[in-house]
Amino acid sequence: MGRSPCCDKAGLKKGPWTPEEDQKLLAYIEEHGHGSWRSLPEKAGLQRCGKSCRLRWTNYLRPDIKRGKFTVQEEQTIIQLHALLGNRWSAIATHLPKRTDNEIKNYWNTHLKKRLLKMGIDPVTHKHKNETLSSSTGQSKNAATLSHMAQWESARLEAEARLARESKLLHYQNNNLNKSAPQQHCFTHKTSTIWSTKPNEGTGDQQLESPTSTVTFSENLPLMIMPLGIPTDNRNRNNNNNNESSEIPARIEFAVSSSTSSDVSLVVKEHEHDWIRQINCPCPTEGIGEGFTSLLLGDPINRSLPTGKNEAPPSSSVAGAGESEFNYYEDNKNYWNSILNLVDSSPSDSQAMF
DNA sequence: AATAAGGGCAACCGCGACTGT
DNA sequence: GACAGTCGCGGTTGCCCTTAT
Repeated sequence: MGRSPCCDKAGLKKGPWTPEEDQKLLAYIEEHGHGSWRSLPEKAGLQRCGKSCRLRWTNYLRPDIKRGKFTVQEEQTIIQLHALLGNRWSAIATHLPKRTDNEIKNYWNTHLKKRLLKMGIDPVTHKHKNETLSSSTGQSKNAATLSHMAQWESARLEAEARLARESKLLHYQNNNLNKSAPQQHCFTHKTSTIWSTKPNEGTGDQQLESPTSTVTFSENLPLMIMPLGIPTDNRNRNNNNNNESSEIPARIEFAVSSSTSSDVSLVVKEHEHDWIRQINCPCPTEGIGEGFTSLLLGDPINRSLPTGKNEAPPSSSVAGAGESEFNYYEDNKNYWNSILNLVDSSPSDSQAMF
């Protein structure tokens, strides 16, 4: 498609931003919101392209950015999410509050990737080099399941990220439009993924049911929420005159409607409005016995989960499952534990590494 | 002290996705 | 359905600073 490059206009400045330019951009966005990035530079009196302005804002000037050293927890989260999602930095960034995708990407490339390589772990597959060579059926099955899990989680993260972005943006703009009102920045974002089991009719075996993923945005502050059916672009374009928006408490839910053995529909629903959005995605329907998100986010409980078959099953969610299912579940868990353990116990000891 | 090499990070570039006409 | 406009993402580049020689 004939898309003209946005930065090829003569006279537009490139390269590092000066404090004066930062000030102009900051002042303009605080006053008006960013609106259309394309037209922002002209309105703000900047000799930059819109893209450059957007980048500067999202990666540097935004008020909710945390700078400085990454914590051990953040590093572990990045490693685990990268193992799941690959180089999907924006998705990873949604789980690291106040960190930008660019910052995470840079940190990965300059620190974490090298660290994993030093430890003999392939930063792409997150497997020990020895392990990569072996290809037992169990492992390939494991990999296939993880791939499905990743796909599903990936779709969920995307939807989640979108909601978070939209709500944050609206919240920010709302605050700017209501400067006299008390500034509130408490944005609670609760998410969970539940993989439940149900008895299999006839056999009495436990069968894993499609998961339910719930995202709840509950805020006590007045927040403008528009139906997701309205395109993002329009909301951005019209964000300067959204006076008509009513103030409603936001409650957004994801639910997963089940489905066939291989697909689920991720349904995004908001009760106060008459809209619905559905995402179809492949879903693992077997072999997962616990909250996936909490697993990958390094919940301390998971860090101490038993790692051998001889130990008691940790969760009631797998109680009653056949041994193969249990082993399978354990395999998945062990995979993540092994990542954590490898990171935690590097040859020269983790203290030096982290 | 001078300089080369390496590391870290901000910014740029190109592409795909999404939406409106 | 084709096209155009815009945005966001991921890969890459290039500059600046630090470290090693």
